[in-house]
Amino acid sequence: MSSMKLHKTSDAKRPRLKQRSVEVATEKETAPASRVHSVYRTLWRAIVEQALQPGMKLPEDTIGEQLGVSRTLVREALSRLAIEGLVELKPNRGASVAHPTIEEAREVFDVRCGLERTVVSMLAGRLSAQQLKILDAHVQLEEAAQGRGGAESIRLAGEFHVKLAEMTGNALLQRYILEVSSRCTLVLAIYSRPHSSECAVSEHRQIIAALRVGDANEAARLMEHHLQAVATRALLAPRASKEIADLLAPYAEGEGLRPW
Amino acid sequence: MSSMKLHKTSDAKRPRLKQRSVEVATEKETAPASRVHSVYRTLWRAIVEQALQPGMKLPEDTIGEQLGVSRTLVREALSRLAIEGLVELKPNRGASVAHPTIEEAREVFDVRCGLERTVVSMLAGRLSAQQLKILDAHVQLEEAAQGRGGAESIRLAGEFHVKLAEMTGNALLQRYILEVSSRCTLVLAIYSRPHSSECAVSEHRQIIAALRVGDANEAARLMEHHLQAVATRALLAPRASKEIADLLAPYAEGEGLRPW
DNA sequence: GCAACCATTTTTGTATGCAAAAGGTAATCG
DNA sequence: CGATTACCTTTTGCATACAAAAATGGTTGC
Repeated sequence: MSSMKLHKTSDAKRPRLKQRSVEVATEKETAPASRVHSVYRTLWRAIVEQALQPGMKLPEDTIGEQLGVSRTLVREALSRLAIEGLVELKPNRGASVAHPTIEEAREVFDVRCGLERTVVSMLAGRLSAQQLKILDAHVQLEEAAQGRGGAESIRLAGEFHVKLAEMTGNALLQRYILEVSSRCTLVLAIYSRPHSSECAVSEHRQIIAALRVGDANEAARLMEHHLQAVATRALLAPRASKEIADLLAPYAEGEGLRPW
Repeated sequence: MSSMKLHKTSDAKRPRLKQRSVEVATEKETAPASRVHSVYRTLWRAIVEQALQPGMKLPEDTIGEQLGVSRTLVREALSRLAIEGLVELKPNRGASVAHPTIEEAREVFDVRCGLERTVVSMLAGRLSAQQLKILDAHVQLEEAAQGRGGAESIRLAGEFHVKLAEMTGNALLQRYILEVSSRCTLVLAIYSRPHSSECAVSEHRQIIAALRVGDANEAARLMEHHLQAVATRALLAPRASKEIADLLAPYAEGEGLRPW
């Protein structure tokens, strides 16, 4: 595991000017573009895209310096990420990127199953032609990404489910699906072996087909099967363990240290 | 609606001593008893138990003074409550107790249905004798509370579902159920007419019965039916509206003002 | 060489200070 | 008399300050 740590840029300590709500003209979004939210968003992406790997320490002031904000804001962002399960926050010992155990992973998958079931049963037979086109296009993207690195594939696969959730128009459902799917990303980053999510694309196609014809039961069945498959391929694959003990064992053996 | 506001206690301004982690001996819980968490918990209870009513303003420094902590901590607690949907947080305009619209209420109910379905399908046929006893006891409590105020009944009804979720052992599912059920409390506080949740007790009993004999499908069906019933009784009850317009209409009519 | 102890440095938890924004009130103009 | 503006107050958003806790590193004793 990466027990690495972010390191301070040593140019540090230029006195920070107090800016507030600079309201950049290019920002036309209605969304909350507060500074905390930017910090949150930045860290979120860095974690989900695996630039920050599970287990990495996340010191408040380092991040603050990096992003040009004070620890106050970083702290708030980190505490939100901790609620969402992407960051682990130990009292008096700071934050690090979450490193879910197999048991936690199982929990997330179980909840996800139920949520995704809700999504497809809301969507079956109610998707517009345009929405179906968007989904088809997305799957094509996934197909194209198959060749390239696993990270890209994992991200796109997750986004497929988020897109489905968005189409329900239910904000809470969106938030929950986003949460479980980003946590799944972490899980896959830790436990999945390379190429393990490749075959998922065809399953996505099948789900779209069932939604198109309005067969809610079939869609739910397919979705459940799909998630079970992903979970099995990734989690239960015996060789997939990246637990520190298992990784160290062969090295320890080579050096005459005890591998038990 | 209550456009009231918390008011400062005018004794204010005793200089705050800087205490940290006083570690009260009576606190044996393993849970995070940090000060932010205490503030969060306090506000959470006050909202769910309807001491703070939907729409009420929640100024940071007032709360801070009341609880003996700085605005920093209050702020963090409020932002967490906002994520959970119990507090509405408008940029530069502060926090107030959330006042869900009918549409939001519908969303929460829909998601809740799916989550509760997951709960019962995980639990069916797997409850120990002791767990069943706990549930029976709880329903008896609910029954006893029927006579007294609606607030007590609503709280107990919510706790029944939370208890079920706890029995799954799935921490994420617990969190989600707690979240949707506390939001539902808010919704019921706003929209339900008195006594609307009374008949729910027998439905709880039926659900327990189905779980006991291990009939997952029947339990899921009953749960769905139960939630639909609650939603209908509360939300769709035409006279139940407590929207400001509807409340004002009769008065306006009497004063010769336009009630449209 | 290894464990225990103390000094030093880093990092967290929390309060406070200050500027921007919102809200309120009084004065001004139509 | 109603709308507008100028001024003041309150409240938010954010940075910073400072003490407690943990991590680090070096020293001593064994």
